[in-house]
Amino acid sequence: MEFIKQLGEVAFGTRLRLLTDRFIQDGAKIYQSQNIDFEPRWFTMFYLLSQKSPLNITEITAELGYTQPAVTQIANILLKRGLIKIVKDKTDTRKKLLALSPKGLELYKDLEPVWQGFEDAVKELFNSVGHDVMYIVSKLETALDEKDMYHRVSEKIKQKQIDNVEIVKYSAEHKDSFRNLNYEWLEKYFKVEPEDKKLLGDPEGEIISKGGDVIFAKYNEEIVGTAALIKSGEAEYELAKMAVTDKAKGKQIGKRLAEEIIALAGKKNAKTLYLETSIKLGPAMNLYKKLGFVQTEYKGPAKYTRSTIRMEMNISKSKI
Amino acid sequence: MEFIKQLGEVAFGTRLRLLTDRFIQDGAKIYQSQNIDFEPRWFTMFYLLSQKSPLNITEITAELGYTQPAVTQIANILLKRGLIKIVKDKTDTRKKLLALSPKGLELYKDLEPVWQGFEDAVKELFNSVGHDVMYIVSKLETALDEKDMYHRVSEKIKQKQIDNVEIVKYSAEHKDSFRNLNYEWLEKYFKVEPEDKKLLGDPEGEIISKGGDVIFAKYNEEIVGTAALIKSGEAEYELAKMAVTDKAKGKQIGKRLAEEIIALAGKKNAKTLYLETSIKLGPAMNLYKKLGFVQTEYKGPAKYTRSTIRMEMNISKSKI
DNA sequence: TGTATTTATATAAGTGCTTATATAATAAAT
DNA sequence: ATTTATTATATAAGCACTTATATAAATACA
Repeated sequence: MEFIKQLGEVAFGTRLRLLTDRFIQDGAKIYQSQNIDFEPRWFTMFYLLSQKSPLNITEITAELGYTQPAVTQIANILLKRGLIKIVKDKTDTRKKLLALSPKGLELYKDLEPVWQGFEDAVKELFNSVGHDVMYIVSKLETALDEKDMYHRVSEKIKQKQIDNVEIVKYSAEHKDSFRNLNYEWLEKYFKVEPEDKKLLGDPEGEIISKGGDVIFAKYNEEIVGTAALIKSGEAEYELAKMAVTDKAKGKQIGKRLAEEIIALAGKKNAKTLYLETSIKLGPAMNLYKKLGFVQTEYKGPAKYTRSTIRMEMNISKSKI
Repeated sequence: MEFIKQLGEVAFGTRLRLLTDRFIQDGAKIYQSQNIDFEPRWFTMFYLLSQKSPLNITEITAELGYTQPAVTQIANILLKRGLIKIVKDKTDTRKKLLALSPKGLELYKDLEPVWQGFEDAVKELFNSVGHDVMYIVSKLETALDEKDMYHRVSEKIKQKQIDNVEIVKYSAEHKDSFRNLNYEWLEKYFKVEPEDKKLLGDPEGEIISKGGDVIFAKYNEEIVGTAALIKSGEAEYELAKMAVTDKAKGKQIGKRLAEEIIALAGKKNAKTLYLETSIKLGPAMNLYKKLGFVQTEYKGPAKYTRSTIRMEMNISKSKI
């Protein structure tokens, strides 16, 4: 048990399970020592029926947080023991209305002081702990009702992944990644055109030496995305060749790359940054819009046959 | 679930179980969504072996709070999946030393960010609750280590039973109880002597009208004990005919009756109160000693053949 | 008014533990 | 050195749930 304690929050579920077992198991021993033929797992149902009856299986299921087969099973045990009885529902013959039997009511008298003792003991325990444990448990329940552990953990993992994405400058060793990442999506959605071949085959000669730049996104020591800034005029640049590999989707890598390209354009004193894209690439267009690009008319012929939309942003305005 | 919440402390075990389930079940969903072939219940063992290995089944059992068969079962699953491997122990061939396999170590890399995410999420959850839940859980564990629920509840139930014992004055309707309760123990340990027959047959004539008194202990509307104060001299009384039925043992009824008799003797301005008992009745003698009786010489012949000890107390001293 | 859908319960099979007990190796005792 | 006790693990059976599915009655719908 020492190891579990050391683990802290990661093993909270395990620890909670062990604590629960201590409560439930001791419950059985208490009934035994009081010579009462009763089991802890019958408690909720038996007590419910003592307070409110008759109730059918479905109603009991709703109140107790067990599944319906579990309720049916416990009900059958209590029936066999003669502690509850069936009251037939006149209007709906499917319903199995349950209530305490005379024998059950008799047992109830013996059970009450035990439950009272349990309640007193738990209260004393909480008192000695010095915190309102019941209240804390309800707060935990409410918090989990609002957002369950699955969503909480998923968010944390995703955030961590996003934080782990690193944007790196162009270096010769990543030249192939620039080509491959772009070929991947071009071949999937469109086709590789002569202009693509030229740029992707020689980024140093065709982009960087002409005043542009190429950047990469690195995740777990692997290049998973890329984008290029291409000089197209005096103070005009193009955001192009942005590609993120499928298996790294969902880490906001496209956004990070685009933001970095915008920043680079700013550093190069660009006035306008434009891009060509296709109406077919919905998510990409949404991203561009969010970043401040607006759709514009084509000034000349499109560079690629796939281009259907031209977008542009004013750099001097968006960057300080 | 609403009903369980209303119940408060009585249903704390149930509520804890439901909370535990939420943690464990969401755990499974998280591994699934991250495409990791791993189950929550493997966690503690797998993690333990990642930190400390090789370990044998017994060592793992000691650390995890599971039973040995459970550890064996989980180990077999992990072995079948190739996530752990057996390292033979040279000195003791019974021992099955376990350690992560290369495949396990590989998986560990994928698992770590998930666990980190879980830990972060739990910490955030506790933060939102505004209490150091981990600390409260350890305090609960420590408190239960010191005294488990079984003992806590047993004590509460016993105290409640003691509180429910009521001492009542003599009334004619309880005359038979006086006789029966005394016959019960006399016949069990000794035999009914002529003096017993006289007193038990006519308490009103033989005890009360002669300046003495008879009292009863009532539990759940039933007479379960009795005792008599018998006048034996000017300011001298005898505590006698104390009897508690077997099924009501352990509720400190003897003590309550004796205390009441001492108080009655005080009211009657007794100077000394004595009693005759037998060395065979150990628990009774301990009680008398605790109440302030001290062993004395017989002043005359013993009243009963069973009497082997005479005890006495000075009333004026012990009562104000 | 039949037919599809929904609701209420039952049943089957599986899971993840438990307790009880078996088996085999080692250590202790005579 | 042999018997006896202890320790380490395995196996069997059971328990208290679960999920998945079947069955039958009631309701909705067209």
